[in-house]
Amino acid sequence: MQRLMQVNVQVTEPVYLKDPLTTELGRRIIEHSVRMIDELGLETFTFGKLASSLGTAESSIYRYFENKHRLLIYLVGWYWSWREYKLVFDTANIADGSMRLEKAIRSITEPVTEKGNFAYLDLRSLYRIAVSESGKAYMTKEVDGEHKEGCFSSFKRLCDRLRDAIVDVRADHPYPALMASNVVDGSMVQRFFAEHIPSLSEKNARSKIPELFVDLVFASINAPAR
Amino acid sequence: MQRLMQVNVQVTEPVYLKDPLTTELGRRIIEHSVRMIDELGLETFTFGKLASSLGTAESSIYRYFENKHRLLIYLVGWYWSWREYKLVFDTANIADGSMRLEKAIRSITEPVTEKGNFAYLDLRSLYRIAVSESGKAYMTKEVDGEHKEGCFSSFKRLCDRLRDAIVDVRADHPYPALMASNVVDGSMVQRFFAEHIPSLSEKNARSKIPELFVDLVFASINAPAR
DNA sequence: TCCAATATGATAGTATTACTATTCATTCAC
DNA sequence: GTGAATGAATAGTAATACTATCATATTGGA
Repeated sequence: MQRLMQVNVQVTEPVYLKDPLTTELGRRIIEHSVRMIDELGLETFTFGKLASSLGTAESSIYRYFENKHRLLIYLVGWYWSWREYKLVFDTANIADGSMRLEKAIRSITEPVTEKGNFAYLDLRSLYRIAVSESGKAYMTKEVDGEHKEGCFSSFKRLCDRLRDAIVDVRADHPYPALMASNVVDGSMVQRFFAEHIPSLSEKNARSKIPELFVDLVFASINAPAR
Repeated sequence: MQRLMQVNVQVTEPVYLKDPLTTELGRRIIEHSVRMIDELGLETFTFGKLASSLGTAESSIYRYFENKHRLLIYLVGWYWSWREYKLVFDTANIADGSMRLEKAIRSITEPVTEKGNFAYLDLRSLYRIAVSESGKAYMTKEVDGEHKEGCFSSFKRLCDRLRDAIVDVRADHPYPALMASNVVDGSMVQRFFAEHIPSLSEKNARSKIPELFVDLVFASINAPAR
């Protein structure tokens, strides 16, 4: 599995200056930055603190990533790629479209509870970063240029797969793409709300999020034309 | 209307150090910061640039707002308060629950096209800020403390009103609060996607967003228990 | 084995940002 | 007219986000 992940989970776009997975320092940058962003939050995290935690110089880090924002894009891209990998894995060999769709929604909206078997990255930390910080990867003035560069392609691939699974169940669904991106993004937002502003969702929403999104998607599929 | 707005749209929580609406400079801070954040994006916008645009000193601005983040919370709070005001206005005197709910969803998810009649604030700029930057108001490590302070109360009030409108139509809806916050937040995210990463939603999604969210909510209302 | 990349470390330096503090002039309410 | 509040101007600090340079260690290939 470790090997398979390395192939699948790689961020293909050149969001980095030098591929961090090819060197020891690079991998340590990933490992430490994930832990530190999770602990400090993106705003408080700086390359200076990262360098000091690594026992190296700031300039060494700038050899790998142009800036903090690019590093965030890289990490978030990694996360979505991992989700996509997991989705493919979870839905393989399910012939029935409805069952496959339900499994897909659950796969995407489930919280991450396993540490994962990446040597240099704790998947649970990466998940928490994705919940709290992933929106900041694209909610900027540079979004159009970065989109053209392909910085968000792993997010898009995941949404596309879910959209296709919806269309497989109901070919004339009136808004499958919106539905898909709403499930992918909305499930993260709802996780955040459930954790920090719980009155915005149901009691015990944390454990019910996959269930509720499954219901929502199937409601939209089964709805008669208005 | 202007008077009514001033009463309704006020941010009641003390997110400011000194109420900017009480002085000329304060109002100019609001006016210029809205225009500048819209143009520059939150990251590039600084109190230094704002001061220079106002022809005043940075220190004067710090008398009103502790920092940029507090100013953002204030502006976003203003936006949601305005949406709430508009919602109440739009849905007044609609007796039928379903009609009221449909109108509520349309009111909340409609884009803002009018300049508004605030003397010192362009509503369309504020809307664009809300679409692109509102998530950053709460997606921070300080969210729990700020939530306790009441910084997000206007957002919550709006969600609560929509949730109540849903419950009015179907008292045993299984997840009205999640549905409501998903419509309020999701409609903004989908606006952003439609504008910047259009392949994530339908073609021409921009004009159809209210329609699609109406469909989605009513689908969830009419769905049989699973 | 030795040459040539490649990788890192160390140091230094710049521009900008996010604040804080202090002083002084103005104005406005009582 | 006096005192409190308001704002302008200036100065300064600490941190951040970079960029540049040079020395050195490692390594992989001819």
